[in-house]
Amino acid sequence: MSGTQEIEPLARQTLPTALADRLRTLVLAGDLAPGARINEQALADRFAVSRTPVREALKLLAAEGLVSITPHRGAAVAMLSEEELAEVFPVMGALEALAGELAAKRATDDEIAAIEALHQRMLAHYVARDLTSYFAINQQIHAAILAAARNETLTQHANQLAGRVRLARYRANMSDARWQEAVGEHEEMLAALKARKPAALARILKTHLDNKLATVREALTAGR
Amino acid sequence: MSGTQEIEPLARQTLPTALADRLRTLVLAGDLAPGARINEQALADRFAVSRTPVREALKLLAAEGLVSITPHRGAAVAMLSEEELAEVFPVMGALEALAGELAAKRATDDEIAAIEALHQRMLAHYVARDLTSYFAINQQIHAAILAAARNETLTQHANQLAGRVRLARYRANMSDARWQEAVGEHEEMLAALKARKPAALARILKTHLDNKLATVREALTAGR
DNA sequence: CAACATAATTTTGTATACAAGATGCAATGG
DNA sequence: CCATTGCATCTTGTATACAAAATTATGTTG
Repeated sequence: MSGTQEIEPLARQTLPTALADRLRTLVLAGDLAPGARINEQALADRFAVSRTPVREALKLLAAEGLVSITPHRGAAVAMLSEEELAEVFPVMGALEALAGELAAKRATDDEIAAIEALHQRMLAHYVARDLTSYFAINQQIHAAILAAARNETLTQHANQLAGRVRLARYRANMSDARWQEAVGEHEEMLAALKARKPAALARILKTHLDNKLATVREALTAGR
Repeated sequence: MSGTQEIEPLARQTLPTALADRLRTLVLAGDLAPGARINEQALADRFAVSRTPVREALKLLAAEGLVSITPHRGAAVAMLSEEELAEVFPVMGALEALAGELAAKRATDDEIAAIEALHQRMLAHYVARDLTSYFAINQQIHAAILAAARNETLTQHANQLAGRVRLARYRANMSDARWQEAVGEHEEMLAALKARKPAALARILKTHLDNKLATVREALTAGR
């Protein structure tokens, strides 16, 4: 044995998951509009495979909540109504609060340092008013907190919800006041994390998510 | 229009979901032992269908976490390691806490009355030391709280996790002391619900789940 | 006899074919 | 001209056939 101690069978890429990845990208990039029907044969032709793996890929995305499948009527890109958004955010809040609580207990000093570095980069994007880059780092921070919580189940469920709301959040432009508030909340988060205060971090994250919902709702009602 | 105001297309049963239901029952009843491999063709023969719907059913159960699918190696009844259990319970705790918080705010008086009725029946089973019936009502109470929270997303995620741990909980016989403690927690829950104290109910539910994990862990370490 | 390499068999993955339900169009009648 | 009904077409659901990978069995060699 030449020093290999791998246990995981390296999770080879199978066709359906590869297809699901591609489709996810298409949906999140907006190439497939919410509500748009998805034709299995068309997809199969596009990727030069048969309908079988396409169907499996669609099922995967359905499990993630990115598409909705109606029997005998096929798949369509899921679109979250305001009511559904109002459902999803509190659940994300509960999960991220738990993530924060666990991360504050379990994160290594290196992980905290890495999150702080991300935080600083995000601040720079805030100052530059670069919303896209800001969002990108923002997500990385939330992902880093989840990773530091060391709970795979938690990560999976949180990511699933994040996937569902990502679309809605893309378009929801924040007001400047709200943006400032969000940055303030992130400052508090970092402080609580560095001080390793689980309860505080949990509370801040929950509030943060509540405010995010309010922001998205404002944007929705404004944009109609 | 003769007074019909149905919107939902009545969600017809399709073959894969029907199969998944059957399989779920088999797994939870213990007819399929954890870790046991599942042969697609054998299942197809057993239910007199082709492998195609069987495969879809297995994917559904995999999404629920009841079976695990390894590429090119097929499906097996999932078995939760102690580490995985230790992951799942805190997540359930966070979700049930949220459910309690929302239920305390939103439950109708009728719903609370119904939960109280369930609670009384559960007490009777406790007095009679009828663990199976106790468990059954217990689950109904948790389901009723989730229903009263009026958050479909929350219910889905909570149910998914509940499915994963159900197997483990079946065999985990409680100590008498722990059983008494659990009943006490349920008394507190009911009180908080009737008094409509969201924060209190959330806290109790979280503690309740933490204790459940401890119970299951004890049972696991004892049983080896 | 043990360990490895190799071949046979089984099992899963993908493609294709066929069946059943849903959608859309056109013809018919009011 | 509009509504309704029946038919044609398209789409999804299921079955079967074939390909690729994994498992098991077998034989060979040290």
